[in-house]
Amino acid sequence: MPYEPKQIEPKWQQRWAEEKVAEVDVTKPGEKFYMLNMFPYPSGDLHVGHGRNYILGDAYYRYLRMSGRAALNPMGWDAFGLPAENAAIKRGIHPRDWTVSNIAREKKQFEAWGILYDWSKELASCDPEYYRWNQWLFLQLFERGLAYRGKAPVNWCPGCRTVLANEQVVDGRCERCSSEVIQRDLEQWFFKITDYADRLDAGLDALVNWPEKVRLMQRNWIGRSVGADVRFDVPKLGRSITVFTTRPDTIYGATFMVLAPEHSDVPALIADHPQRDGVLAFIEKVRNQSNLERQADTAGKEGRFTGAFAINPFTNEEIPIWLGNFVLPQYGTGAIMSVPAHDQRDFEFARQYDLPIRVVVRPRETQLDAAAMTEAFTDKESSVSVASGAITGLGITEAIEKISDDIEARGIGRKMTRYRLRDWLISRQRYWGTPIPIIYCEKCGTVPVPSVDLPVRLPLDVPFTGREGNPLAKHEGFVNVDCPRCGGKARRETDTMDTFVDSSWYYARFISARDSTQIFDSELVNRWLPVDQYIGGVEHAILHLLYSRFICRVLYDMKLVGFEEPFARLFNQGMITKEGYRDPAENMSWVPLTEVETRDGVPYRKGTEARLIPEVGKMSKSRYNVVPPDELIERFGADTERVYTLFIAPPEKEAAWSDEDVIGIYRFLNRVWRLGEQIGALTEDAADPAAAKMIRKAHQTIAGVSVRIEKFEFNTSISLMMELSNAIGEYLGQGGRSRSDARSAYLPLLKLLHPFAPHITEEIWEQLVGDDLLVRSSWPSADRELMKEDVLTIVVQVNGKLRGQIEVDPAADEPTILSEAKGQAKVVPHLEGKTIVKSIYVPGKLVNLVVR
RNA sequence: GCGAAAGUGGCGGAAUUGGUAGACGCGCUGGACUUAGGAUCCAGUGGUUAACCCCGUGGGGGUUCGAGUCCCCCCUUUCGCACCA
Repeated sequence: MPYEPKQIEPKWQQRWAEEKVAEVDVTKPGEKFYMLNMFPYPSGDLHVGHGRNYILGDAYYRYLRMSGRAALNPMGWDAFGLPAENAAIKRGIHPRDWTVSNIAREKKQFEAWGILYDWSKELASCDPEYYRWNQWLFLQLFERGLAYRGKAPVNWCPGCRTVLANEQVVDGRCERCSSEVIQRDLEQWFFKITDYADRLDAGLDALVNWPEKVRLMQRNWIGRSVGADVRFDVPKLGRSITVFTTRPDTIYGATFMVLAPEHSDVPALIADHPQRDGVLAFIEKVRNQSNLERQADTAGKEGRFTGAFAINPFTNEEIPIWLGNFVLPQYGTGAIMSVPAHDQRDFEFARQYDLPIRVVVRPRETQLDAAAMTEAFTDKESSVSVASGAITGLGITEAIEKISDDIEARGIGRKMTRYRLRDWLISRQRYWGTPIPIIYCEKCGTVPVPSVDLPVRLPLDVPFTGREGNPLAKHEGFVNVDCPRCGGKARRETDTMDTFVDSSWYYARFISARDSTQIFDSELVNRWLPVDQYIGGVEHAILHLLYSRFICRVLYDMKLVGFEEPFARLFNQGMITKEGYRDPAENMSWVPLTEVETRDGVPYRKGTEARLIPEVGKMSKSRYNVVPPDELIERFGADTERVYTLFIAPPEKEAAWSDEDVIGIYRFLNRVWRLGEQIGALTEDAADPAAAKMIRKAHQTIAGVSVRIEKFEFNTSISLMMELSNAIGEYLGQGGRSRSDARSAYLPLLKLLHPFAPHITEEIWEQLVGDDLLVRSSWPSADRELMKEDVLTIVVQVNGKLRGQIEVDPAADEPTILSEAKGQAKVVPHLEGKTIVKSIYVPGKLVNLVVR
């Protein structure tokens, strides 16, 4: 019988679903393993690039199960968001209907891939039973002072009279109507994540099972810097201006001060400036710059002298106060002391406006060198303060310590730690999201919705035009309410929450997804969490993971959970790219191999004259390079897609999809299938010495795959299994007939292969063993004795040149030479243990043996 | 500019602690079986060569009996941050 994936795959998918093999009773005590793929946004069709994430998660899940671990693998839907609303505007479908049908399609796709989830715990963030707890969580943060209202700029389209998300702004214009987008300040809701900046930063140290890259990105995002706030007296104002610096030890070199043009003291400073209008024009220019251009051209530093002076508290000199476009209003105090000798930006600014430069740090050893003077000496080991009063001669670390103490002792400032991280703006002027449970009363002000009134339901009967703001705001029944406190007239908050709020705690909800009495069951959550293995793309390296870590700490402070880190171990899979062809005239998605012709090395689509220009990139409809899984599954089966996806490259790396390479995996699975048929037909049962090599390979493969799968080294695991199938094929091809020997190599292969190709292995297993592989069998273990080589072949090299080979019996305590190399070689064990390296003496000199 | 990762055949990619570089797969070449094959099987496939030798892991130095792997300098690519004081 030929291998026909179309016959066997639905059969097994159905059986797994009927028997609910992935369902886990979380109340059952004992060992646990919680693995989780980041839940998807249901945008519609999934392509093979999306598949990588779920396939590798499923492979790992099946491996865990077979090795006897109680693994929980739930799935849900990050179902609120902008695309649903866009679909409503463009195609007249209600966001809910669009979302629900996408969920159904994607669920079907998961099934077709053979992916096992515990669907009894399925959740969707757009479900009122889910978002009521989202609202409850908001109220908890509000009560704790962690949710507050403040002004923040939004992208405003004057044409559509609505707020735009950043991705809807293209080159400063509205994506839809091309009006120029302006910044407008709105009252919005924030979560005070900055209160947790220090803990979020410190917690990164413990996340040793996260990719180093992600930890670093988070660290940079939080941007912790330790330094000091220092007050500089400004005689003209009759008070002081505070600056933040990480290098208070360089204060003797602070020869001027620079303020952000937005700084609140600026109007007073320039009140009597002779060219006041010019300065105001400059301020206006920088303010407008801050939107787009400030990012585009970081080249030019520009500034204006305010005409005012500050007193350097350590030199007692008057230093000029400038305005500068490079000083950011949001960071620190919006004011800096400039030390041009030791800061690149200050240096450039000083050069441009001819301001004094004074060296106050220099290398301990070197003579003062004019060229080196302008360098920032930051090497804590070798640099020393000079011309700096009491700290002269101290190394940087000691100097910072001493001067900071002096600053505090003199009462002119204090040690300070600041962060780049800003508070989390959670307000969205959008319909398709969790309504913020707040009511504004004319008498009582801002009133939280009592938790008994939750959920605040999102009304479904709203029109979608894409204009005139948030549709929710025009829904009278939603907006007009009675104040829960005084019963008087009030109106509802119409902003909805950022969907990152939904995803910041969903991992805990899975444990008691049907509980309508509480956000989650703390006792069970404390048993199952943190998530033991979290899997998802790097695009969530910062926001989703940082917000989840933040909310987890809030839940910890509320004593709802007993841990501060939600994800113990994190894996980021790489993206799948493919050659695509930019050809807007053609409306094609994936061009199957059979329909492509090559003329002069340029691919053409059959039957057209259009020239197709290859370009490798992310799969997208606009690039016409999307590989839909159904065509692939139709032709080769889901197992082929699964194995290919895992074989293509190390899973953390970006990988280029190749239609041609898929065939190799299909051949491999066909070969495995045929081997099963051949082995099923064998009748001799006696052990066969000729099988030794195959048996050895089998045990080496078991050992190898077991180690690699734990490290997510799926591509090399598959290579090993291919080698084993080749060895079995070789044994049979050379006349091997021992049924028991062949089975003892082949059955472990099926087990090892099951996480990767579950359908075919189940089918063969059923035919050969008459049992269910996933449910009834266990992960194989290797026999060390059977892995040993009979004879080691030793290659003799002298000075890197091949000099011959000898064979050695490794079973002997002292390796015995079985056949001699060229010349008289003598084996001398050189390195102990399992090492394969030995040295030998060739007459006259010591050489090395390399053992294979 | 700063930070991080990576450069290995025609291609995707392998190489415990430094130990025969190129596993495995694609593609390609030759052969077998076939009406035929893009099915299957066998053999080959880094460069050079009839073969041996020799040369080969981005470039240049170094350490070592021995370097893809360790050290120094340079080049390139990708990703992240982008004036964070």
